[in-house]
Amino acid sequence: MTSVPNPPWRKTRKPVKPPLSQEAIVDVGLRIVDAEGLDGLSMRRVAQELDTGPASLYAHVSNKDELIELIYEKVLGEIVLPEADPANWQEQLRAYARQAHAVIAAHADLSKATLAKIPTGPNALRLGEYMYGLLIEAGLPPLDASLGMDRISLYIASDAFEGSQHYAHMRAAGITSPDDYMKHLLEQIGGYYRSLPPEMFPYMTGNLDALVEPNGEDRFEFGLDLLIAGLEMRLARMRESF
Amino acid sequence: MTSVPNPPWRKTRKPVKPPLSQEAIVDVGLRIVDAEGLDGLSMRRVAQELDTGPASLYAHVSNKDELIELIYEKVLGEIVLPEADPANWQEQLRAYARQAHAVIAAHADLSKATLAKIPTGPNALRLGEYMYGLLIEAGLPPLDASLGMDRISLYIASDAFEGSQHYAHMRAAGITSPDDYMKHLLEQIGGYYRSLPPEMFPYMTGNLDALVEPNGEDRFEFGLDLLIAGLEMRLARMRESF
DNA sequence: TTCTAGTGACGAACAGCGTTCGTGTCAAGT
DNA sequence: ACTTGACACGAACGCTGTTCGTCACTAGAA
Repeated sequence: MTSVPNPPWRKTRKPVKPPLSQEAIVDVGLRIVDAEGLDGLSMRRVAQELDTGPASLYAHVSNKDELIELIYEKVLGEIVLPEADPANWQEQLRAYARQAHAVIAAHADLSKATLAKIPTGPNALRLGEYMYGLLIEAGLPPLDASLGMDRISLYIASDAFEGSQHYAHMRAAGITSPDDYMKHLLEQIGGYYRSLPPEMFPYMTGNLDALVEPNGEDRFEFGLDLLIAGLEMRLARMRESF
Repeated sequence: MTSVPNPPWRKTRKPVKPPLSQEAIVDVGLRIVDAEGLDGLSMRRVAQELDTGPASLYAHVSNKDELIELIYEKVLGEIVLPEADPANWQEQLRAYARQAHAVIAAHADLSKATLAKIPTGPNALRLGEYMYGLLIEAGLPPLDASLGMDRISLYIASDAFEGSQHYAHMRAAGITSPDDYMKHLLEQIGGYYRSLPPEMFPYMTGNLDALVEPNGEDRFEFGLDLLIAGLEMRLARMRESF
């Protein structure tokens, strides 16, 4: 902008913009993901938001992958754990899953990151320890508790991701209201199913309403019910074998 | 290569290479995905393999997304459906899930494509109709059958994707043998868990073996058992309410 | 047979990406 | 006062998906 040297009576001009830091980078990154999705996140975009060049970020973050991991860890920190009460482990597990799902789903398609990596950050460990303890105290053998935790975590992340894809399609189609999108989608899919030849697809064409009726929340709850009921059955079978 | 004009006595030289077609493009695309993963698939790469430029592909495929969808549909065609036998619906469902999982997992991280889209191709419909019919004939009300089909499809795809990520990490680390990778991973994760402070993570550090012992197949089977058991319980509860 | 319309092939280019290199700048330690 | 080291960052490399304009060629009409 200006090449005039600093006047000698003002020794050094303190920089007006805050210095770069990993935290600032992660904050900006999360803001971008929230606003534009994971695909909208680029090193250049983050740098631009911080009034600098992309190369400057690499002093604080070794990778784009690492940046995404840090963003994800920060989001996991938003989850607050209900007090453990092993007598009602089913309801506790359900409450935890709902909350974790809601928090993750609130940040666009960030859930893609979990599916792609084994989470090892402090917050991921905190959540894992919680679920593991809950299932062990409920009476499940450690192996079942470990597998149950693993499967439920996968379920939460994958459903959140699937939901985010719908949201992305909605935005790509230029629709802003989720209701309008749902209506649009139902008409489109429903109409398509209706046009299928009934002799080839007797069940789908014959029971069409049940296919298109349930919304995202219904689907999530149903799957969660199945998983928890499966764990219950395992626990009951284990108990009666003694 | 050569700018010498065609000799006039050879009227027209028939092109030796086969003409471009959607099928050829999809075939090459699938081969690339198998060999290098979904990230290795690029329009340029496909064009190169077909001895042409990237622009030529767009006459047969409107999009990279459409290409991926076509590749996925082709893979789904590899799944052969067991004859329906509603009396043993649990075993049938299990067999179907295993096969679908195996087929999808055999093609690197192509499963990412399903998670990202609602499958509407002919093969996806064929599989959906099969599951829907199986669950309805088993006695489940259509809504439960619809949701069950939806959740099991999601589970198959998401587990296949998670598995493919491990495979990708393995290849990125330069390890070729899955056994070596497993050993490497177990040492790394196990060592990390062991180093955690026991007062903060009593359950994980206290029941460490159960965390790292099960392999990918164990995990898939466990989750599948949970889902099927959940459906069984639903069916039983429905029957006793009459 | 000659002209024309249309289709597929494709080189070149655009705008964007993650990442690295080398240089510059500034503050702390000796 | 001088050196050292950490951070900042402009420029560039090689890659991406996609579009534009041009070219060759084939099929049908005149």
